[in-house]
Amino acid sequence: MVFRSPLDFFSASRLLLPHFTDGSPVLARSQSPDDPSATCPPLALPGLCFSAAQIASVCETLEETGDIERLARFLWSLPVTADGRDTISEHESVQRARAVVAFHTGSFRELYHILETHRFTRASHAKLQAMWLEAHYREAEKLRGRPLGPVDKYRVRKKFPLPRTIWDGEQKTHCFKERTRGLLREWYLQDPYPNPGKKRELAHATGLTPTQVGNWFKNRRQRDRAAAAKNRLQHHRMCSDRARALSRGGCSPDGSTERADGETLLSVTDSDSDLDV
DNA sequence: TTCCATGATTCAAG
DNA sequence: CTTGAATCATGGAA
Repeated sequence: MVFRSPLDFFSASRLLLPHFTDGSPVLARSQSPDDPSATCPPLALPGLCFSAAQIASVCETLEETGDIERLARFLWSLPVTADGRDTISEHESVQRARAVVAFHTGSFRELYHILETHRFTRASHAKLQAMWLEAHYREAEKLRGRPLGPVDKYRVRKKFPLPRTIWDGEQKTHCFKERTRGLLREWYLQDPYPNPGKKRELAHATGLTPTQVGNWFKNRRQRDRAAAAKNRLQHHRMCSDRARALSRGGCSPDGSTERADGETLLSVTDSDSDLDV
């Protein structure tokens, strides 16, 4: 029997699942010459034979389509060995599928165990990391009885660091190097809206990506505006206080106040006030 | 614990 | 695509 797609295979296996109860491999055969797992013990189904690679393919497809119900039923139908160390279970796609199902059914203990005891390739890391974190968030949320804020989540992440099986250990840097920041500030004072060419040039000079440079300028502008707005507010309050004290008049009747505030827009905020140009 | 500085992300507008 | 605004993430200081 030839399957046009993993789903065809799955449909067929689904039909036959009721007859499949003992889970002991009976047939051994793989019809695909380029199948790397051709020598692996296949899944036994009456009249059918599936290689571990085919089973993995079904897992991947069902996972992609998001049909977790069917994925769960399919996994349930697979033969189980005492230690779970058979060639089918060893397949990354199968373990990932088990993790996905455990996550969706809220079986977080099982999810953690799967993630901690199998080494996953980099391609799976993002998704598995997200599940690991989300599961811990939900548990913490349930425990506290209220939604978690960013800081709560941060603490959860600290308490339950990602297992190395789903994380390559690479850290994200929190701050750019001082030399880099100095260059960015310098250029920012010249031009807070660099064109793409300038951004690339600056990226090259700092060793950052153009996106990081863009982010930095965007944040810088946003924070300068916020600081300017805050200053304006403070100034306003100061003026009205003084006005009250003098029980007459306002500040800068000539209108120079607004101009002065406008000037602060391009000045660099507190933390950046160091003159390292 | 809380606050703060700072890089990243999301989202809507243009 | 870029932008501003809001928000999240994160490490360190208070």
